Amino acid sequence: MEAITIKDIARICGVGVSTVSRAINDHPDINEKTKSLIMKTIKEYNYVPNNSARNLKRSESNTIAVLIKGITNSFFNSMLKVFENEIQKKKYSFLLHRVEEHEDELDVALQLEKEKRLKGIVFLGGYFSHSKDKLKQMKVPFVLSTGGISEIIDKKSCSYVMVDDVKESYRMVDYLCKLGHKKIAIITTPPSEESIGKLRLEGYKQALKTNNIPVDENRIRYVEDDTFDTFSMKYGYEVAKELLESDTDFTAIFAISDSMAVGACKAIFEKGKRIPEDYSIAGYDGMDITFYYQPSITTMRQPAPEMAEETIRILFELIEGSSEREGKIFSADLVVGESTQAIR
Amino acid sequence: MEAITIKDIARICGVGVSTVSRAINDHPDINEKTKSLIMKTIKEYNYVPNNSARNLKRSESNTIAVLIKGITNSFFNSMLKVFENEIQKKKYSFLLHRVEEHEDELDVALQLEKEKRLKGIVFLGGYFSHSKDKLKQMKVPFVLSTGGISEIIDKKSCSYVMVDDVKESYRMVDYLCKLGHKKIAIITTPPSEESIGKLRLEGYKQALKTNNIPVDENRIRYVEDDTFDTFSMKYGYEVAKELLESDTDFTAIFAISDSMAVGACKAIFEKGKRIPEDYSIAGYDGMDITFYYQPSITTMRQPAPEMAEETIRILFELIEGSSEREGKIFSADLVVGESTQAIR
DNA sequence: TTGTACGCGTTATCAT
DNA sequence: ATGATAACGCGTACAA
Repeated sequence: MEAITIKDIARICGVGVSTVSRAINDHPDINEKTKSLIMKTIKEYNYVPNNSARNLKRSESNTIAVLIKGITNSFFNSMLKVFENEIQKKKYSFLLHRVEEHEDELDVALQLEKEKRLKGIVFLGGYFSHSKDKLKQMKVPFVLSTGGISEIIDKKSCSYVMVDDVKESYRMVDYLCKLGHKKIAIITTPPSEESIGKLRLEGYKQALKTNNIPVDENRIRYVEDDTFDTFSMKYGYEVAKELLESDTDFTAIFAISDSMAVGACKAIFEKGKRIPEDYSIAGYDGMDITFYYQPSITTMRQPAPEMAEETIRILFELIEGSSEREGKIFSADLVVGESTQAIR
Repeated sequence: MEAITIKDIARICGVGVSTVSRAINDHPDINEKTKSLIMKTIKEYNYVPNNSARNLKRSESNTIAVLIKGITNSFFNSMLKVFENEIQKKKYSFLLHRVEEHEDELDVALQLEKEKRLKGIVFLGGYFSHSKDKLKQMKVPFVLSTGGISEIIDKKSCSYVMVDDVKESYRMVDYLCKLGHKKIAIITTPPSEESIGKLRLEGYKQALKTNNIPVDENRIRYVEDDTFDTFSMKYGYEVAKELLESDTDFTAIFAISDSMAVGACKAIFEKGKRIPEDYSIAGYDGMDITFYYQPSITTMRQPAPEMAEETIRILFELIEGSSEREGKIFSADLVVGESTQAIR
């Protein structure tokens, strides 16, 4: 039982292939009667056009792809929803493509561009560091959204929407300092990992410096290397536990992601300590859980929906011919929850 | 600047296209020297083969697709990780495809099957209810994984891995009853929605019946219709709030998802009530947050990794020629947390 | 070991 | 309004 093709349909209906093609693609130049006959046989025989052939022949599509690196988290989910809506609104179709951890997102993009004749690409998350040379190969407009851009890359070479991780991280730690905390621990991703963890750690260090607090390496705690989902609750929990069992003294923890913060909270509760009376906890990202956790967790809320909208706006500007590269840096909101309080 | 093709590479290298093709696809019959020359030029000119053309020409690939309906949640994420590993282990490649809420997953599968010459498909989640007729069109092996199968579908017509939502939901509610709870509220998805919410509600009703507790419609609370992510914390929170503000009496809440349970907890805390002293809360799914929440939440843990492994095992059995349809129903674990206690 | 030529399923151009 | 036919970029049987 071979797969049925456009030719079969044409033969069955006693028409030419081009007529069938016209029927499928809603071309104007076709008799209503023949069209409905064709559509009927298509249904009857369960004919499904082969997309590969279509893409091969078509010179362009109206597809926007969103490439997302690694595991989708709830933060990305809220952006995806916006992408989907906005793209649909513009009568484009939306293709979500996940790129595996070990793959090169740019290679994937290049391939997808050819395969699907994309109109535009959004790179969501990931720590985007690629050579300018390779970046030049990208012929379709693209926007980097969320997630730090490596300093290796000249920001001038592409469009982006992001928050300044160093600055916002600084703000959070500075806030903790202003509450009187002097012994602030940080839970972050492994130093080996090229990720926003680095940037957020940098902000932490700068904030301590501004507040004349020496950096104590013992208070910088890294998630173990080579683990899977370094931003997860699990590792926040484990690292915080270690921290509590060590003889390192601290009054506050800044976890570089909300998930880690949740894990840290649990570790503290298990020790019979209270939040924020015994320890203040701060997270980062602005995920829903910070509101629903008990106590609610102080966090830096990244304005995900606004960033997503801006991403699409810029992308379409690019698509519609603007040659202007455009970058926008959003500010995060410091959302004060019940998990932090002034010292004493 | 036109896209570069295999012909260009052939011309540049002064060889035939087939030689280039052989180089790309690691064919044995090729001189090492010509091969390395070709690979060098490919790099140099940044040639990227067009996948559409390849798929069109190829009669088969070694790709397994995982179709996931709607938004990825952390429950699916843990399964995806397993899928990815197992599929890689078998030297197949892994394609994750998200199908939009409004799309028909089967249509998408049919299309993808043709486009990518798939070897197998996993349908992850979603409430799978399709006519047998349509199911017959699927020529590649497929397995339904997680998520209830509609009773409309004869379970005999396809392979699946799932938990018995009615039964497990029953167990949870029965557990609450045995703790002495007689006024148990449930938070579930809208009745209009074809989802596992229905099955879990059914289990709830059966458990009450067994325990000689009449069903009080006031204690059945539905998430508002036409909302986006009905399983989310947000709606658990809102519905629980409504419930608390109504004059409906209850001592326990069974939320049909852990996320909803978390939201419900927050609503209770905001009213100044305690968990489990004032209200017992139970969730369903076994998501990480139930462990990290304070208090930890009683839940029915679905054995995600094991289910994922079994899914792949069955799929490959099918691929390797077994014509035996195979279904496996996993039992969930009742994980007792701090959020439930005996009445009085 | 290498090159030529055909066909995969579709759309677009050009006749009719 | 409709049909024949030439591409699209690639893999491969076959010939060399």
